[in-house]
Amino acid sequence: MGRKVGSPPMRMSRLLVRTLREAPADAEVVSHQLLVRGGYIRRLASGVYSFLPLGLRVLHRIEGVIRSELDRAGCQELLLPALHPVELWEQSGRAALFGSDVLPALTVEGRGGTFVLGPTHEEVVTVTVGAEVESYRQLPVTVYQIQVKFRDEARPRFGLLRTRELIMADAYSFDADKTAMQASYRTVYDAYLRIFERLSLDASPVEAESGAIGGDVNHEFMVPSAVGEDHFVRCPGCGYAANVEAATRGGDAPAPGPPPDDAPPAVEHHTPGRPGIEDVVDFFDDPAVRPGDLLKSLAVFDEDQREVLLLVAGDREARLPSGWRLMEDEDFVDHRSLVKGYIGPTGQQAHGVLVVADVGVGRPGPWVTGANRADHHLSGVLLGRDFTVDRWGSFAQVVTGDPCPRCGSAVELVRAVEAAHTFQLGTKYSDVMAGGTYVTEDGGEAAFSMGCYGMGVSRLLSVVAEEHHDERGLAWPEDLAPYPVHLVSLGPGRAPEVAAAADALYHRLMASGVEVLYDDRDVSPGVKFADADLLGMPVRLLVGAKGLARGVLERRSRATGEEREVPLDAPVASVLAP
RNA sequence: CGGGCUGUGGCGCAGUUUGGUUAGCGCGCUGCGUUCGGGACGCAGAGGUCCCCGGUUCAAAUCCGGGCAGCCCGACCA
Repeated sequence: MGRKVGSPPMRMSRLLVRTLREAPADAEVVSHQLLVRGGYIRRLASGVYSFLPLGLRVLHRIEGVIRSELDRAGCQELLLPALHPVELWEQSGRAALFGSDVLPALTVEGRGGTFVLGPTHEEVVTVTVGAEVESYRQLPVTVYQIQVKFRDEARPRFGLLRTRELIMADAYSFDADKTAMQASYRTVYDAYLRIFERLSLDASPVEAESGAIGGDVNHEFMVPSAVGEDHFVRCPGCGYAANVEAATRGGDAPAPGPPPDDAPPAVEHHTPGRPGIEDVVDFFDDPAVRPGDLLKSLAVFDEDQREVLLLVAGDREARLPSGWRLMEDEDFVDHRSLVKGYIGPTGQQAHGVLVVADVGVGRPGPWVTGANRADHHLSGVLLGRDFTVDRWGSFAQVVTGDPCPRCGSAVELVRAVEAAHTFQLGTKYSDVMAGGTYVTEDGGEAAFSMGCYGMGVSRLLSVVAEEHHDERGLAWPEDLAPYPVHLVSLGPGRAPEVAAAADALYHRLMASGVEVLYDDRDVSPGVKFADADLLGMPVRLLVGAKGLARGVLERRSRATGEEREVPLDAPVASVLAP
């Protein structure tokens, strides 16, 4: 039975809910459609939703699970402001990212200056907790809050899955050093795993990129789902799991060997207006020239700002290691050997460009490449004769069947929703924010070693709905349902004895502390059945004239459809028992 | 930010191509009656700036121009 939350038991004749027979046209995914049809949520603007009483109760259930596990893990709940003075963000340097894709924050002008509608809370928590913690004796400490966050999402979608205003449970750990921080990280990580288990979600922790938050080690908690916007790589052999953005593939650096002596020389072709892989394949119009026979040549800077030409087979998406960036148009001006749209590896080393290739390029060829001359490509290009590779690595996005970097087994690609993300921050924020230091045991000063942890509560509501429904409607897990029991009276208006029996049962359930949604409305049976199925409480208790004549009620499980009769005067425990 | 589609009572839609009485239909809502163990039926009713602004015209939901909003695809994503 779920923890007690918010509102008292409820008669449906009074509940603020209206079920819809049809879903609004803007609802694309099932969870969104059902949550709107069931009167759980309503849209106010794009990516901005109201939670009606039923929706809020589910939200509170999820929060209850999160609170109990974080509390158990020794975390302390607090509540930070959603409105942040912009100066804090200038201190961390992240204000420069506002308006960009990595940190699309919203700001508001007030009397006190510019405020940021908090998209995340590293800055605020560092100065807030830092001001209270002055000594190593007070460490470690982990705090958390459940609060609204604001993000100016480029494209909100799928109901609560991607919104501009969202509810998040975010935690922050403060430790004396990296080792202690890693222990705190593990504690929250384990708590997260227990939370997902209690939410009946199959979440996998995966290695990920850290994005705008920063830090070295981080994990995303991915819930496999058809409506997911992310993909992660999973190895059935050893358990390796990583976001495709961070995943690498295994296999040794290739040794392609010498090119064949008798191969014809490379041939140059005039290919005007065909900069893309598909364009060039169309040009050759030859079954022997497939995308995989082309070299995708990307001009990039590596983490040390060196000029690098990155080679990937044409049928693969490139994956840039973090810290690397693609050359922009203005960068090409300084690198005349790289002709945008017609780049090839031949002779690049002579121009001071390092040639780095994905292991998938480890065969002689023949390859089709750019000719480093506008509107021209080369065919019959051979590795070892026409170009050489300085360094091999994993630079292509991993796909199903690629070898695992740990054990070599074939990995699989899984579509998933990112439900949480945890980061080992180190001193990224404590180094620069006021109050980010404490006094050490030997009287010196050191910066906190921090971790941060975020879980999307409102997103989880959608994820749970997505994973727990059928064609008739929602089917909440017992711990998350707004009410564990849905009591339905059939025809109370025409059968006063039915109404009286249902009322009596309602009061008995309440007296036993059971939170019950009571459909006392005088509407036709079909409407009541349909609404009960749509709303999805785990247990439906039915009082009707038929059963009443024999002194029984009917108990039906929403998830399994199992139904059995129970004497009306049976004890509450046996009425509810499966 | 690029491409596409769509804006008509609370919800789902028709009508727009070819301008012309009072803008329709289903669901929902109100009242009365009948019915009612899987979204009942009849009768009567309420509810609309046809997204907004401007233009063309005797006449605009409909044609033209400009905005705005929503959704989808892509890019991006904590």
